[in-house]
Amino acid sequence: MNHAEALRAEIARAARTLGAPDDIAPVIERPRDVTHGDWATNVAMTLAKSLGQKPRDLANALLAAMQFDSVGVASAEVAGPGFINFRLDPGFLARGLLPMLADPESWGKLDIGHGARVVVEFVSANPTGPLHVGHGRQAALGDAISTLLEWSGWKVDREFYYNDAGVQIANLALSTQARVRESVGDPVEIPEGGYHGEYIREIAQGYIANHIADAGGEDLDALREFAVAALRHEQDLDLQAFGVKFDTYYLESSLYTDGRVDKTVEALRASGHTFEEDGALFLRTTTFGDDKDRVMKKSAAKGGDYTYFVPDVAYHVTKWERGYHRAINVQGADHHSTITRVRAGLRALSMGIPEGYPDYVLHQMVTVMKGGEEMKISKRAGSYVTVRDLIDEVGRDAVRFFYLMRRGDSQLVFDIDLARSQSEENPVYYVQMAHARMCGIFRVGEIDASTITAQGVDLSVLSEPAEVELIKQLLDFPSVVRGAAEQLEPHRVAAWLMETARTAHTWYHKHHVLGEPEAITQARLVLARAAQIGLSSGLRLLGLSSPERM
RNA sequence: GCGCCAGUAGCUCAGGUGGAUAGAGCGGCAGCCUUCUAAGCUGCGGGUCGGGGGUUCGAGUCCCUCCUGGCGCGCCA
Repeated sequence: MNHAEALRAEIARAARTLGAPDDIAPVIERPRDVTHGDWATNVAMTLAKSLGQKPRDLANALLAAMQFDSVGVASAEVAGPGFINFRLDPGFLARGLLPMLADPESWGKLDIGHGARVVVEFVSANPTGPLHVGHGRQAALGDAISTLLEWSGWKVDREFYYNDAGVQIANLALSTQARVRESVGDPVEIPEGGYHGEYIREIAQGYIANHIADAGGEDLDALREFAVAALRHEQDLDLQAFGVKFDTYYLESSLYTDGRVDKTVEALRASGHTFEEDGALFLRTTTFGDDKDRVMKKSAAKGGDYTYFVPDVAYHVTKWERGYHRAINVQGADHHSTITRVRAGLRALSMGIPEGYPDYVLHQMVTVMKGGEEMKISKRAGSYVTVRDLIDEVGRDAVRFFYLMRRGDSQLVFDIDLARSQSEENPVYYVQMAHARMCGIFRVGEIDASTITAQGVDLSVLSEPAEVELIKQLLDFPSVVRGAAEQLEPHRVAAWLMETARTAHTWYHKHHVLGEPEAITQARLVLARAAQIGLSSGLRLLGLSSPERM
């Protein structure tokens, strides 16, 4: 139990002696204004009505009923309409740092998942082109969400779903074929809905070099296979450059070859939730909250194919059957209409899959500005900025941080020129610099930071305001991780990092560690070590490096 | 027309699941390197939290409504 939980428990105990219900869960929070103390509670105001007392009177009674010593409270007072402000003993507060020094690796980790399995699906780009900046946002977001879940006790698998079947792949093969033929002098005929990017030309060259017998590009199967393999390889390189690793790759095509799509359609038919109209097969998704029923299988006149959401349903059945009773999909907001459809399909199957399965984390669109103009992202037209372009421009850490420092549901404008010109002013350097400075203390002092313990050190000398602020900030980390994991919002960790870096820089500037009286130096080395651990923990959680010098 | 997401300082955005006088970065201005990294620190200026109602001790946060922007609403994926 940390000091905040201990304080909350003591407030609850005192409140019960005054007649509060047994299940009372007092809220404590860090006041914005430091003159309001280290912690504040509004419990007297929330209880006032039910106990029939004035908030301030109740607050005073609570104070009288509380035992301060056991929870490290040095002083407390009633303020405003009925807040109770608590001031903690500095030494007591600082001792909260002990666990992180004893075990830096596990600091900030919790067990709310109890080892249950969860699959996080993200990126899932069609193998029809390199990864663009929108995929980059997903890669950063999905990877960070996965790590957050790991830190909070879940057994996480990162999964990439390859849409390697269907119309777009056929167009890819035809586009490649056109470029192959172009190279032997035939006129170029990029098909309707085909891909015009320069990379198709490169793939065509590769195909020609590897398929001497098919110089005319007649073998469409071979073309498709070659192009998909080449683009998957490209995407792998992009992800590698970004430092994202997947545990599983699931191929849409396998859903067809192993009969799962047909099986799913049969099951849906048997469920009674389908009907035929105009020669097409429909799923009655309106039964499950959709605003219109959706076609599952096109009419013969339109080709008789399944629409995209049928394999999607089959795919999510495999997630459930593979033992993932929690699934999270990270997708662009332009896919939000699929949510209702996929969930409707899963519920129509009556397999016991719950209503909210799978979870979706939608992120808003990324727009790219270059030279003051918006660049339209279009794989088909071949104009876009790739993830690798960004990494080459500003570096992996900066790109990741840039993606993660804002909430997923705000639109992101990626200004290429700005990212380049600000590469030295990017907030990520600010955070990493704070870490490097802590490392610098140990380097100059010729001290192995990992040997620092609080054994025999009087931490009560860490009483300067800048020190108390830094300690409190560091102690916040576990609850930030918890909130970020529960809400699937990695940007909270980024915000915590920037705030922690700020307090660390201020402390570093105001107070010297080395060369002070022995007792001061010893205590401050403990704090420097704690800040080093804290910053590198947050950076690690977001997939960023923690340089020891810059 | 319907659904989802947004609208907070000049710009880009934070504001745990209602709390006290709404914050940061960038940009602007003025200072700080003989001591652990100046990729830093300190100070100043900057606000109708899109508009209007409501809920309550208290609203940037919750409810209603309107305005603006983005994304969806295919027998496309």
